[in-house]
Amino acid sequence: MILENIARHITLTRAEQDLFLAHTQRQIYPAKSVIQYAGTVCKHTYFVQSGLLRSFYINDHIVEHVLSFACEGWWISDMYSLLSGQPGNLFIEVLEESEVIALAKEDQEILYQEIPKLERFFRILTENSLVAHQERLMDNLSLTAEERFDKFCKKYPTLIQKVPQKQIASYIGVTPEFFSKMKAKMLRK
Amino acid sequence: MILENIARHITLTRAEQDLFLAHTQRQIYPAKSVIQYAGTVCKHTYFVQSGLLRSFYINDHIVEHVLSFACEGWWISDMYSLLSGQPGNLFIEVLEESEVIALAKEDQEILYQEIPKLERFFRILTENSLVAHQERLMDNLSLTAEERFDKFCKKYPTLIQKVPQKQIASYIGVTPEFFSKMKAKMLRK
DNA sequence: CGCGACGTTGATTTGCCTCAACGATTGTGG
DNA sequence: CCACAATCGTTGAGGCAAATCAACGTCGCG
Repeated sequence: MILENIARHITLTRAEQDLFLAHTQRQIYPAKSVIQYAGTVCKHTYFVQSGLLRSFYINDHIVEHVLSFACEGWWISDMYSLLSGQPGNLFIEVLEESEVIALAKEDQEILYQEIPKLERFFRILTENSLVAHQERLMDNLSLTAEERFDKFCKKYPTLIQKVPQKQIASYIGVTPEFFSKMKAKMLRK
Repeated sequence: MILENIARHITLTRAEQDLFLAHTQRQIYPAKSVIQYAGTVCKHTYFVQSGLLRSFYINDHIVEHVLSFACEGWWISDMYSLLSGQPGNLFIEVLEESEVIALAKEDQEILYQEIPKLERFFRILTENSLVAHQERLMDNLSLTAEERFDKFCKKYPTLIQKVPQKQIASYIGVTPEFFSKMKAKMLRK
């Protein structure tokens, strides 16, 4: 499955596929596990084979803010910490029992050496993620909460049943209370 | 200068450097030129040798929102449009007379073939940009306008004199009027 | 069962926006 | 070189979206 994900952008030989898998660890986590804590250095990138995770951070006022959800086929990490080697600000939490492929930073570097094509793969992945973040940034600057919620529904239709409403509120950038009222108001139409 | 920028992350041979430069165009634009229009397909990535540019988009209510500034040594583009080949939403405007190195998408693809190390370079570049965008996103969700302005001042001290105040207001996500009042209030302390 | 997390609803407050009017500055054409 | 327009920044009055605080019902789970 992770190999399919890679095959969308680059072509690996059978040997390269095996090498890649040899440098990753398959792990199963139950719901509510936290696999990355703020204040610690992040050492892995995670690919979600099945299940659902989220990354979030907690600000000075002890309010959680959801940075991202990761469903099947998505990658998730604390990229700042992973790249800089500094303690990060993000928590990564498992929302449903999940099977993930963990790729350690050192293994990633080794793989870049052994299979230079992977540079291309992760470049493309990162580019797409950057575009998505740019769009979300602009949306936060120029759309109302209702419009952002509409977009969220279209983009992540499956998530709406799965994740607690307060986390969706946090993702789109409003309080749970306001979100509840907004939703009620939208239903009335 | 652009070669120095590349040398920060990867090492090119003399021949590779020449090849790279051969696939780029050096251009000088006067202030107020617009080198990329929303609604058109973006074909280039630009590296700023000297001067200052910005990218912004205009929403349904005909309000400008600044996505990014690009000073000396920075790259700028409409990445969504460049990657997708679809008409973009961004304008890229030259704020001061600038010397830029334009890298066409086709040339970039050729260079990836000829100098695979460049995949690594642009991967790293994109990763750093992604981390910065993630931080800005979180800041917009959890900081007040004053705090965002403080961060902006620390991050871009040189810009404050150079760019019109309304563009800084737009970057941090408030109206020019509110920004003006906020600034006055902050000075009073 | 009973606790704790979640969602809802209401009253009140506030950060920021909108609209409007007004100087200051820039720049541009006659 | 001046006159006038255009753009920019400032300030004030009023309004609205969203936050805060608090109370309460509900549900899932240990």
